[in-house]
Amino acid sequence: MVRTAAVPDRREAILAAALHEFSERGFAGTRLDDVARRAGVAKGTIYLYFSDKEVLFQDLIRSALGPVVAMIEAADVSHLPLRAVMERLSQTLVRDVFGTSRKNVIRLVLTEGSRFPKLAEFYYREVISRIMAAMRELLKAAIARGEIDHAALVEFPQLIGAPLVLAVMWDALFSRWSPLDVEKLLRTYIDILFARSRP
Amino acid sequence: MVRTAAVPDRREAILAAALHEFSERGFAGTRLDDVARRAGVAKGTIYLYFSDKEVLFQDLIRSALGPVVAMIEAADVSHLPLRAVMERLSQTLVRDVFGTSRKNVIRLVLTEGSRFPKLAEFYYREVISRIMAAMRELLKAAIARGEIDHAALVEFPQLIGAPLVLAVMWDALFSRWSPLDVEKLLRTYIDILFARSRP
Amino acid sequence: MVRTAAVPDRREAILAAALHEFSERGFAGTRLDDVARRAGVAKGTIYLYFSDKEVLFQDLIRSALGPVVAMIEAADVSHLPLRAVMERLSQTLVRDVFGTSRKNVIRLVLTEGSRFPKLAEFYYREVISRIMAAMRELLKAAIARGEIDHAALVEFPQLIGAPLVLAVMWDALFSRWSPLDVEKLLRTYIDILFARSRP
Amino acid sequence: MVRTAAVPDRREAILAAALHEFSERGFAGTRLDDVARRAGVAKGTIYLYFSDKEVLFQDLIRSALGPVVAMIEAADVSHLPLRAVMERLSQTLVRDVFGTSRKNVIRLVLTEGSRFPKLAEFYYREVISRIMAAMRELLKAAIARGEIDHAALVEFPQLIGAPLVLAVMWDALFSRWSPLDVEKLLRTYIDILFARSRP
DNA sequence: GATGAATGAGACTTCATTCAT
DNA sequence: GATGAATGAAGTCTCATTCAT
Repeated sequence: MVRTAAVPDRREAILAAALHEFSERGFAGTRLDDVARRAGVAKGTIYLYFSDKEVLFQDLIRSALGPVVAMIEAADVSHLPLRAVMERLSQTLVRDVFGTSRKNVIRLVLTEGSRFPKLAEFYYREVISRIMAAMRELLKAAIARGEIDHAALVEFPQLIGAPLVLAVMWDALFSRWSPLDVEKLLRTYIDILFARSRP
Repeated sequence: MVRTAAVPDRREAILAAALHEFSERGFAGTRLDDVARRAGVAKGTIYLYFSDKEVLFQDLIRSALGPVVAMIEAADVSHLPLRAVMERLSQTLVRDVFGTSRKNVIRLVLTEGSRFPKLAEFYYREVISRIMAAMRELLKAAIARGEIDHAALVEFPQLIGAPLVLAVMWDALFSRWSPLDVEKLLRTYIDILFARSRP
Repeated sequence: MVRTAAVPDRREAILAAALHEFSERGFAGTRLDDVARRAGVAKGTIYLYFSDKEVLFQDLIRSALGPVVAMIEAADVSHLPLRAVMERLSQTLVRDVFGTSRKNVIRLVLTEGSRFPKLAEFYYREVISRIMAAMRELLKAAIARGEIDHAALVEFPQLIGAPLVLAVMWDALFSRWSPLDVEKLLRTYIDILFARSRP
Repeated sequence: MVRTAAVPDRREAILAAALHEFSERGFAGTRLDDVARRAGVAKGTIYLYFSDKEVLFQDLIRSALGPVVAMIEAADVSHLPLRAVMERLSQTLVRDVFGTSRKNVIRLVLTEGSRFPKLAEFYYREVISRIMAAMRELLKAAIARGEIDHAALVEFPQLIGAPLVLAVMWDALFSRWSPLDVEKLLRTYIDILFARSRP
């Protein structure tokens, strides 16, 4: 009795089209007309699913980030060595973020976030601060175990994510002239972090 | 030789106002009305100095980045140890970029660059690719001298700039909830890069 | 002979809902969506009974005014003293018009009539002109009988209805700050009309 | 040095055009496009003078009613016989209201007032309640002087205005089929009110 | 040069109407 | 008959750009 497959999911189509357009032109630069055309629906149809342009934008971000948040909540990595955690995370990012349009969602948060304080706050509270806290604990444990040397990282867990931000922005801006092998970049970074200092 | 000092420099005032507004609202979200008001000139006056909104935006970026490019061209750092170069660069960035509104110019390049291919190309050609090339040479020399261990960095000189990108974006998005000590962040990063591995 | 009692009368429900919404927001300001919701039917259902919004509006007015027209046609008041006629009419108005939502129908005719020439014409032809003509005859007879003094009223039978129009508009506009006792108002007016002048 | 005559007064032109359109189609039914065309300005120009459609509407009413309010404030009629006051008022109404487009402003207040509670309140507070209070005093004095008989009018000073409301609405709705001699109507009404009863 | 009132293309949004289910 | 998702014309409002002063 599968039947809903016949009904094209308008909401998903609109979200996909919106991601495309917002990624290409930013929030203010995107015309809902174009979103509608790309989604194959009429302009008015968008308003059946999203009360206005801003809600469309924010719902888009949230629906794309939801799984990420859930994944983070679910993952219990406290028993793993930090390097294993980072390698696993790195693989996930490369496969499930950089290999997909989710990359653009992250970029939208970076490029538009400051114009949507609510969104930035949500993102900070639900994603960033949790990851930072978890990372801090992992770093402390790894340092205690002698797995990694740089004690100061505990103060700047953001540094762990720096190459990811770099990669997202580079990809959008300069990959045309100088493509980036993100996987290798991340591997290189991990190697640097885990180099063992001389006593 | 007193000449234009009496006439306040309209062009500069407009550029400063434009930087403020573009930083706060992005390119598409900025109203020239607001730029004019902030600059203390009439709306039409903007068009005496810039042929349209896009030219204003691009001129703004170029005029703010010009000195940086010049500085890069002028600096002969090939004889210095890499660590000294990076510490000096780090200081400059903290003082002359993060301490000033130039920070916002960099952020604008990051957030709006992909909507202005011409600008991105200019920026890549004039700034990024040069810095990357210079950095590559510095890295090679430093590795040859045994100053630094991570040979793979030669392939990813971008990694040197990763914390800067992180800092610029973090500052705009999350500093409200979690301010960032950029100077210390960069120092920590340099320490990590220059840790000497065990043989 | 139970038949349609089980099926709630959609048409009536829609008309009732339409009266409510049109009264509150006027013709142009009313959304058929709201009419449908209030009537407890789907939006499309309205179109099964009324070919478009304008027809709905006009049918509403006609169906509410029909009984009034019929009542007027039926009433044979030619043998009654004018004062009795007016007192009876006054009672009817207070009870069957001001006490009910029919009051709003009259108001709609007054407020929207000029935008619907067809409606205004119908209303003038079927209701107003007949009442005016009948009233003229009653006035003539009353004057001939010495029941009332003001011969000039024959030329302006509209004046008889003036307090009604006043009351309908006042009720809608100002009753919040200053409610109107319509029954007493009409009684007062009748007293004024029937005061007997000194010879 | 008269010079401003050369500058066409846009604001006035827009108000005049707005009055025309609002009178013909009501608030919701009026298109600002049509107002602009009739005023001979571009659509955007309206927004230089009025922040939105509603403000345009309310400013229109207020600017047209302002003189009326001022006139009411200025008039000292307490020493005059009521009949003289009413005759004078009647003349003013016929000449300055019915003979002009101000008639339409009054009609707009009557037909749209209930959709603009703020406007209705303003109108009630500034115009209606003052006239009612003044009229009440005049009636009391006239009754005390034996100038008029109907003591109950003190309770319903609105009745004095009833023929005016009637005339405004009749004019808009039925004058095409049955024009109304407003001056004579008002004179007739005054005659009725001032008929002296038998003791 | 400088102004800012005016313009009008174009964006967002609403809602009467249709039609496949 | 009944539904309500979908449509798209049309309306309000914004803002980059122009130009007479």
